[in-house]
Amino acid sequence: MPTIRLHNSKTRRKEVFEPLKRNDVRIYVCGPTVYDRAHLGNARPVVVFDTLYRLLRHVYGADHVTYVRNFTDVDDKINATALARRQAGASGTLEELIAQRTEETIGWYHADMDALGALRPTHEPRATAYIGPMVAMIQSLIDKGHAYAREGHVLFRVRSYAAYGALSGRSVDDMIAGARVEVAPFKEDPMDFVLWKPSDAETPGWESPWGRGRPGWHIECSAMSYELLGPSFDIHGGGIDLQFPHHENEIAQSCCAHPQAGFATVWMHNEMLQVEGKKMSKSLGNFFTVRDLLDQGVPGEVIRFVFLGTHYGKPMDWTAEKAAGAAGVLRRWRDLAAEYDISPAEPYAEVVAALSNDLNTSKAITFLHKQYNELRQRRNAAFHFHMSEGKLGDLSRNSEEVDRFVSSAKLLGLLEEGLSDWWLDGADTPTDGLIAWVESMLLARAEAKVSRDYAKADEIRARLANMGIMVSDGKDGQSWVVDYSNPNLGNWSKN
RNA sequence: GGCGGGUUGGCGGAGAGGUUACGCAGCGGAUUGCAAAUCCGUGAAGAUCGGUUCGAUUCCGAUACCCGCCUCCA
Repeated sequence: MPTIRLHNSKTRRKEVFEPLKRNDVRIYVCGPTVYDRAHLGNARPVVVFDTLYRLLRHVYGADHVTYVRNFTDVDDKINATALARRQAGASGTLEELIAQRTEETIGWYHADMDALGALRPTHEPRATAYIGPMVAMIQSLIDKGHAYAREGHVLFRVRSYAAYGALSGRSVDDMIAGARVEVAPFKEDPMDFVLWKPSDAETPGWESPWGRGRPGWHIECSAMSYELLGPSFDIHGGGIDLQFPHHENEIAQSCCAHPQAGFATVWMHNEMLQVEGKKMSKSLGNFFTVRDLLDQGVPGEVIRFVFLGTHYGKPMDWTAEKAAGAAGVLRRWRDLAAEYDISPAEPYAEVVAALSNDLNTSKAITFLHKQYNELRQRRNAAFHFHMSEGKLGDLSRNSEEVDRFVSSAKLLGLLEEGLSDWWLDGADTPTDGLIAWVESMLLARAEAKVSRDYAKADEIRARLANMGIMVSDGKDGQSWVVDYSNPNLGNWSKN
């Protein structure tokens, strides 16, 4: 069994990973607030921790890993959307409109993350289904003296937890000195944060010992991880921007509510995503969602490949150039794999080792590049050998190695069957009419070639290309693929 | 202002105190009527300054620049 080493944000060191229970490795990752489509930055932790999940499943067994990623479905932005819809004339109660919005967004999220080849987590709890446990945890914090109720709010008493700030390396006094936040008058201390807040008639709320209200953001993750993973578990992940205050507050809540337990042993944070060298923001005009890219024809697998090219602990830059390069590499890999009947195999030890070393995805991909080159050479040698022997296609001698190549790629979530359509001709298939027309054109071109009328042959190829039919000449004659994004494609029948 | 991350060849991006990273692009060649694809070969680096060392791109320090967090944005 390979030794997994992970960089622990809590200790700021790379440590050997030892699960608390070998037959149940437990990981929690902060999921999205479901108020809108996921933007590209949201996708990075999904891909990073999906890769970790795949590694853990490989090493400990698929049935021995529990992965929890929540949906935050109570949030003021969701409320605002629902309110706006009602004002625009939508029917239904506010609660129904909120439910509609969160349902819709969760559906989008699943579709978009599936496209990136991310496995669904073991549990995807929704915050609204865990209000009871949240209330119980808040009450427990009050009972222990770590929280206090004021004016319908419940606040966490930061000064009651000595280790507050340890994760993010800040002292409470420093934070107060640099604070730019307006301090609510009912706070005992400026750094105290909200566990529960009151709701008005326009806001969703639940009954509680402190009146009708809704939970603060941080308590959600503490309550859900406790319910699904217990008071102590192995890995807690999320974006580096969540380290403070969200994760710091989670630690304070969970460790004070369950002082005998350790909460998360390892904390992992992915660095941020940039676009063409700049932070993604609406004002810079470089803000886009995963769905935007997919709709532009950038396959999810290509997005994933670009993400995995940079170590998760480093800032990552998304560029169109990277995407184009990644698409080329993946197409070559798939071209090779397509020549064999692939069956499951043991991934390369080098790939497992690279991933085991703090998820060095870049190094794993490098190894796959090298293996690809070798496999390609062997494939060509075998191909030429068989050609010289006068028989075609028997490349089975190499298939075992190719199996390992593909299985290794799959450990990274690449070359999965469900993602394979893009590199062929998209999900669509040509209509019979189109096929017949293209075949007739190709016949005419073949005749032109035979009679050495190359000008005519080139003209036919150019006409087809203009319409999105890409023709190439090979040893076995002409072959063609359809570019469905070509706007002229529908005009073929007029020619 | 406080805390944290980064700076490697045209671009992207790793490992390792002394050995070719690797990929993409480029260039040369093969193949092809041409093109595409494919194949073979190939140049190019370590922000700046100083220190440790027989030797540093790799360790330490300083400087510069970039980025993030400190505002319920992953």
